[in-house]
Amino acid sequence: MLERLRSTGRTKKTSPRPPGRPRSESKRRAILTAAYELLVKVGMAELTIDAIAQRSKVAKATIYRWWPSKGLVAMEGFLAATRPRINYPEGGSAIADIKAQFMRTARLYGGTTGKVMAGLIAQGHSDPEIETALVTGFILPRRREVEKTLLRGIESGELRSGLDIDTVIDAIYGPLYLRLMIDRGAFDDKWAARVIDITFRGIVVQRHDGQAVKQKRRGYS
Amino acid sequence: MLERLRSTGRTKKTSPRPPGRPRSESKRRAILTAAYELLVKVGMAELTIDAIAQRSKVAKATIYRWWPSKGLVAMEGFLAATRPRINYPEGGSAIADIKAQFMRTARLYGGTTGKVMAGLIAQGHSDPEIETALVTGFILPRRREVEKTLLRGIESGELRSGLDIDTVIDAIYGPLYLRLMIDRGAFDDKWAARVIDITFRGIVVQRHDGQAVKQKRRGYS
Amino acid sequence: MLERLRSTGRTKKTSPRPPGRPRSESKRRAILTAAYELLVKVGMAELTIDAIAQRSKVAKATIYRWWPSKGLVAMEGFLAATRPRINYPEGGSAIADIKAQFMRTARLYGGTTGKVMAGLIAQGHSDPEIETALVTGFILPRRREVEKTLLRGIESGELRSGLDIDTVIDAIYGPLYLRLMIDRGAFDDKWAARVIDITFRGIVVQRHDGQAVKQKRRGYS
Amino acid sequence: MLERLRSTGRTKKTSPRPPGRPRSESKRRAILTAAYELLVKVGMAELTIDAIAQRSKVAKATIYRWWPSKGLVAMEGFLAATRPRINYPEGGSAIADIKAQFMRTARLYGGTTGKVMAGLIAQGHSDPEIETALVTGFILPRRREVEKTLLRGIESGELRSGLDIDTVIDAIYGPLYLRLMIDRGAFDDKWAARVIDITFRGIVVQRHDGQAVKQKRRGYS
DNA sequence: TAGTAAGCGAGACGGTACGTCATGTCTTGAC
DNA sequence: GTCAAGACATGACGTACCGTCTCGCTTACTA
Repeated sequence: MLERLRSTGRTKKTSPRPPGRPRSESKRRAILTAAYELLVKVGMAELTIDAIAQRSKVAKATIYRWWPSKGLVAMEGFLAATRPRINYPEGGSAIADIKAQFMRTARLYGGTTGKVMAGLIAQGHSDPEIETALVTGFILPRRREVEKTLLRGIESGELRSGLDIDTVIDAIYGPLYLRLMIDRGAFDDKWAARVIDITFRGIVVQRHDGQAVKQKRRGYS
Repeated sequence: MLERLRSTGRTKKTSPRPPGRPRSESKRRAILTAAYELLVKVGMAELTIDAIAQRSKVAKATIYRWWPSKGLVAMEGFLAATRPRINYPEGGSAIADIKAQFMRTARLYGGTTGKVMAGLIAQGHSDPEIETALVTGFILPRRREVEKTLLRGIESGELRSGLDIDTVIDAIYGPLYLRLMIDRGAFDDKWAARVIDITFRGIVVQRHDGQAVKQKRRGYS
Repeated sequence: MLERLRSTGRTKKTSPRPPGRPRSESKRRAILTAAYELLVKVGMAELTIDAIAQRSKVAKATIYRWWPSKGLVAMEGFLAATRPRINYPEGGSAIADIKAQFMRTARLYGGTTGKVMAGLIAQGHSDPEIETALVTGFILPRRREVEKTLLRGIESGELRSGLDIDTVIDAIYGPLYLRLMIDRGAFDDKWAARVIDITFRGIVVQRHDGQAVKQKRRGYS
Repeated sequence: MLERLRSTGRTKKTSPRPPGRPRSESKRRAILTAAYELLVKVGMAELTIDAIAQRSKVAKATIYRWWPSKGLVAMEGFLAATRPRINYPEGGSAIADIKAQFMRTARLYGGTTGKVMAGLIAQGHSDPEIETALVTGFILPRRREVEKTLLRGIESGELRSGLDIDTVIDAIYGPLYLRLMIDRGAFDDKWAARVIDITFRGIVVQRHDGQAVKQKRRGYS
């Protein structure tokens, strides 16, 4: 979707490139850089196309020629600036890796990236294209990474079988988004450790046979 | 904060009301109602003060006299329209109650209220006052309810001792906010049941002695 | 017209005073004083009822109860402050008196009074009531004075007979209003003297028989 | 000043026009026409930028881009609509020409143009820019015309020598402005004839030696 | 090496909402 | 019945940003 904009549009083996002056790569980068810098500086809500144009020394029309809305410029600027940093190293234990991934993410979201992302999520709520871009460009790739680790954990017997992977990811990372969007005390490592502990072990006291301790009623099914 | 506006402002036992024409209660309600209706109809992002004024047949200046920003009008309209519906019935088992609370909330957030709330949270990101209002007026009161139930569960031995209540709440409700803000498939009862199951029992296979099964490394501490 | 507003409104010989709290004379004066002070300070165009109310420590409604528009308050404030100063002393020669009257008026209009009056005239253009009030309350009384002197001049033979008094007054004082309204160099005594000289003697060279010198055509009739 | 806006701004013989989309001449005219029509219809005091924008089908911002205040739009609209009609034909006798000019002006001011102009003068009192524009764009050019005729009259011996031209113009046209601004009976040809007669011949009875008839005192110097 | 088609800077433009301001009316309780 | 206090409807203000447009200049491949 974003790629479409940069595609050369060649079909089959026709002319290797379209006629006319080619798009200026330097302008493209200048725009994205300016967008990201402004995003960090003033936040998504205060971001304006005019400001991006001014800062990148580019005509407003040039921006509109390539991006349909300010949200998507910002999005792409964010992705361009952030993508390089993504890489989940794999250790041996799945459980340890899951925790490590979570802790790393929590730390990441605690900084500038988190603030910017919260802004993008917020904006995404009123602009489906941003949401889509954010999900496909940022959220999903990371979920795929986590997914791999989770599957490994299940195969190795570390994790309970029969878990729905998507739900597990929601369960692990949900608390992070709660804190990210509703700022109730910045999340720190201690908080993150407590959260992941709960997701790992649950909050219910387990009997030796693996059943939860019950009270009065039949349980919580 | 919001209450200040409606306070009678009397100091000591002097005159029971301030001089001048009293604020019109009917206008106040008309504004809040209009704000909420528009919130439901067009969403926070498309909401305008002009539209609220027009729909409530009130002068724009009257709105600005009482609320500093459109977000706070919307906020108060939302709270006024939503508050009546809040009540968490208590059953016997804490675990069952926690689950019931969660399921109810999930269902609530799946509907109109959820959409509106997502909009408010989004707006709150660019307007701290909205965030504060939302947290103090909506989020915190509900957390208090949940807290009570959780404490009961700990006392009764149903829940693990040594849990940080705030973190537990984050762990339980976080996934809800994740799905609310990043719309990846509407959440239904099945999803909610799976989530709460994870929060209750964790994802890690427990040994009979209550320790997690370990692989290779020392664990996930 | 203005008097109507201040009349006690009693008809016949009924109760010597109307029921209810009598109008506060001090408020009336406070309002007029404040109006005039503000008139001098900020000018007619910047004058606001709110400011008058604030300065005179009176409720806005009180002003509206007694005056129909801000222009008329200002008008009356102006008249109240200015009227005392009007008095045209009479000397012996009508011609000398006319000139003296003109010079005095020119000097008066050159100061604060002139500025304020220009503002009132300007405002009067969009509010007929102000114009009426200004004419009947200020302009006409002075014209009456001048009229008397002019008539004396005609009777004494100093002035040409057959003059239309009103037109003469226009001729004498017109230049003053031109300079007052279209500020092209403040008018000073020298200018005023030159003007009155022209009005007295005309600009056309007179033949000994009193006829104008003619060129080519039949004249200027 | 007004011209600046329409200037091509070219320096030396470089590029004949500045970069960017050129200003739309049709919009400019539409605005000025609308402004003038509204000026005639509702008067200066009731004129609003909103109305001009609506009538000319132009965005409000476009008006503000080119004119700093509603007064100056109106001014320029007035000048644009009026200028074509200005032309003072010259006859033979200076005296006859002066009278003809005066009569024509009186007739002009008695109609729509007069009403509009009175409004502009009134507005000019609270907005120096309007006054300046009016004076330089309308008043002064006409004074120049009259000046020429007056000088001719002096040279030909029809008019007294030693007259200050500016003052003479004030003396001739002053009465017109008096009646224009303080509406005391519309001025008609008869009134105008009487006024110009006074300005020509004066009001004082002239002795055969050219001295005024004196009474009692030494005169009116 | 010249043509040509698209990229691009500059900035005008229509539109919509903003938040403010002054007007004149009203509603209340105190005097 | 007057008055202070102040809420209220109305409607224009001038600003800001959006997204579109119209120019003329620039660029770089292609014939």
